[in-house]
Amino acid sequence: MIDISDLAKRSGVPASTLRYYEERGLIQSVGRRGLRRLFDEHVLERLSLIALGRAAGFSLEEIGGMFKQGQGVAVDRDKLTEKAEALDQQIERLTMIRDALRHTAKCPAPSHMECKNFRYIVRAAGLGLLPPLDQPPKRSA
Amino acid sequence: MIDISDLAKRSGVPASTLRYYEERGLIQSVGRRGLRRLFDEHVLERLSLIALGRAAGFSLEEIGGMFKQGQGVAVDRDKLTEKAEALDQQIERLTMIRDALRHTAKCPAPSHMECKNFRYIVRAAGLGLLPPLDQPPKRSA
DNA sequence: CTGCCACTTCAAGTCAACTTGAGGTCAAGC
DNA sequence: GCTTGACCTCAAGTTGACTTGAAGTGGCAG
Repeated sequence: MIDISDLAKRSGVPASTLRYYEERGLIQSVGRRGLRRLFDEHVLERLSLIALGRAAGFSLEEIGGMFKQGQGVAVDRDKLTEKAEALDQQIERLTMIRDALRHTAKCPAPSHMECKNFRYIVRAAGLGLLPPLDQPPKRSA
Repeated sequence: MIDISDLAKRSGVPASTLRYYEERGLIQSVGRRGLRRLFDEHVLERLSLIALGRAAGFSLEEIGGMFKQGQGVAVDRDKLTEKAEALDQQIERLTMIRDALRHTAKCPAPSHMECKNFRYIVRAAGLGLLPPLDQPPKRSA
């Protein structure tokens, strides 16, 4: 039974964020002392998982969907695996983009558009131009 | 000399975004017919580079910083290389995070915090808990 | 018992990257 | 010459993840 400032200190997550996470249903307090929230130490683990998800670029909503119905620290393992696969794809994509950057940095073509390699990479990286930029970017670290 | 709607069609980037990019100094029109902007075809290449940068997770401001002072299509190659290296790190990080997700999905420990492996991975991935979450996330695809 | 102050709620602000809307302009087709 | 409608500008709205601020409350040290 720790209070919000302890939790903030121990987790590095600001109290305001902890309240916000509770409001969003990502963590829960186990009771109150007066009007002050009391948390179980398990939320520290939950916060690790949340940080993991955020770092992986998932939204709070998506992360919320990974926890089994409100209780405990259990996560939906299938969803986690799914997310890991999504990350595989993102990594692959970023790898192509990195290669495109490196190529762009060293390719001597006066106009990159004249470089087949550039056009190929850009296309392979799945950036539109001509196919429009779908894939609205989401946050990641 | 193409007008904004042609450019929008050819690039897949909405006209409103093109105006916004011009305002932000990421692209420029070469003149006006009446009050309508006229663009050079080179902006198509510039837009590819912008899309590339956005996909790599860089802000418009950062991307703006990659172009040599306003003119042409030239990019600052050093900055590009720098960004490629930043991407290398991000890829490495995401790889660890992906591994952490996969581990979390299959690790049978009742509480992940009791699993050394989990604690190690989370720590290695550079998510705070105890070291606080610095690295304010930025956008990427 | 009293007062402090960390906690509370709720509303509003912030930031990035756009989009939307209102109101205005003007090149071109008839 | 007039209408049309795509384009213009500028201000305001949107979304996600928070932060900040004002105003209120109540546990606990003295």
